[in-house]
Amino acid sequence: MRERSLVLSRPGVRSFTTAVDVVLLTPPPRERTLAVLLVRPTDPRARDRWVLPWDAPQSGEGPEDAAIRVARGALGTTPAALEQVAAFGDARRHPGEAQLSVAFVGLVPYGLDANHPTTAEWMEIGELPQLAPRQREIVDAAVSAVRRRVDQSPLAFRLLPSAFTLSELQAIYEILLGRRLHKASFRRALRAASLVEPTDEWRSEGRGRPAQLFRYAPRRRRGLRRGVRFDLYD
Amino acid sequence: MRERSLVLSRPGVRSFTTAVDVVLLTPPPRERTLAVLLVRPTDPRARDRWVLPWDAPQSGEGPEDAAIRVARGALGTTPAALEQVAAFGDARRHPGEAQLSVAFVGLVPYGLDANHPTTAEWMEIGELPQLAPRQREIVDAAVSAVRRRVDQSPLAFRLLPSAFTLSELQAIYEILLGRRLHKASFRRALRAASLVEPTDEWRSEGRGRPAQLFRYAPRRRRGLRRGVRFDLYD
DNA sequence: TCAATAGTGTCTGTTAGACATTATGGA
DNA sequence: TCCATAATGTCTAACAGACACTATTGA
Repeated sequence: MRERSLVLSRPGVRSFTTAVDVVLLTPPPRERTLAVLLVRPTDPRARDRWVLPWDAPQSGEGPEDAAIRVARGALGTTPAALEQVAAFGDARRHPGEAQLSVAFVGLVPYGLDANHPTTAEWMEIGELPQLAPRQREIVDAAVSAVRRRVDQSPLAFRLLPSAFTLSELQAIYEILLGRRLHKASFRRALRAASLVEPTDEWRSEGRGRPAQLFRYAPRRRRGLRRGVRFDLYD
Repeated sequence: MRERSLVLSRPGVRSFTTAVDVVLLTPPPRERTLAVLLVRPTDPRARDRWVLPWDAPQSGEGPEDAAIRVARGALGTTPAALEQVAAFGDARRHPGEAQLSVAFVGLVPYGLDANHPTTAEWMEIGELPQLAPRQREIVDAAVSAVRRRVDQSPLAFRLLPSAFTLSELQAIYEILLGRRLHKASFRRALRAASLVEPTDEWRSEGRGRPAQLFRYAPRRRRGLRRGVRFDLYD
């Protein structure tokens, strides 16, 4: 009996044309929503078409290396956090169009300017210009990925300086999660999670009572039964 | 002032050698852990090296199409659920080794045999043979992805026939989550989520009181404030 | 004094997990 | 009768969200 042909162990000679797309997100000053960095292609025929920063990987480069390079190229600096979102594939073969895109999200601290102000711009999600359908899908998936992960990893702290007020921290969480939080519950959850510790410094915003500064200082928790959870608004 | 060179808008001409790896998971009969389908390469020089079912995408095929084809090739049938895990990249270029792998998880109902019993085998996670480091990483990521998603999507129901007992459902959840659940809390959470409805049939397992059969019947919930959550064991 | 923001204490309804109990079949 | 499994009721501690209140600054 002849062995049936297997799809399983054939040498992998086919290639996707591969690109890395990077969704850079920042909490813009004085706003309550996230902003995405979009760039205008330099090709004059497509200057009204905003796209995500992207590039094809160079040889000797893994996808994450390429994403860091793309982010640095667009920002002039490395984002505070960079994580893969997913791979987005396409069966159609269009000339010049990437077949496979590996998408990354990067979080950028408060108020960092884009490297190329003439071609790149922070645009608020919710007020995005028309994008190619797949780029739109990538942005949405990136925002969802951040919202899923912000409770489980210290993403929010990377967007703040080493000392911060709890109101600033809450504002970052609200922007990342896209919803208002209840102040007392937020602080209670922070205490239960032992994520921050107070410093002996205070900061006055000009009006209102000065706020104590805290620093990120996660402690091993014996009893943390659930992740930090908080709901609804103040 | 000359415009600085941009990494942002260069045509994407470079390619990764691309593969699709598929992690097929099943709740094996009479066991409390998941099992992964591994295959032995047909290449006689590597017959002691277990690998995940995989292939390179064909032209005109998206990554998901390729994953479905690989899964059907290994199982003889389509898995009950198939979702992307992530892309796994590698900067090194080894001859014959894929640079970029898009990994998928597939869930396979209870007790389905592999298509090629001489070369493929269900092996329990936790008792896996030695795998290449990246394959190991892919398996771990696939299991984690299932555990993250099982609360948010009806994955568990796809592994059961249309009518099932609540004990069977709980067993599937326990296997997918990798931990025991509290019976009363599990049923309370099910009621709150309005995911199932009773049929008028009962099934006797031979000993003990017969169990009522239920079917998956999700209802729009006005009040479902959180996902279905349950912790600890019975 | 008021406005504005920071920070805290207490109450209440909900719920997860523990525990106990009843129900129903086979041996 | 005993055992095994199904199914449900009740209790309690923990907790999320609501609410109210005090504290501290500048105008």
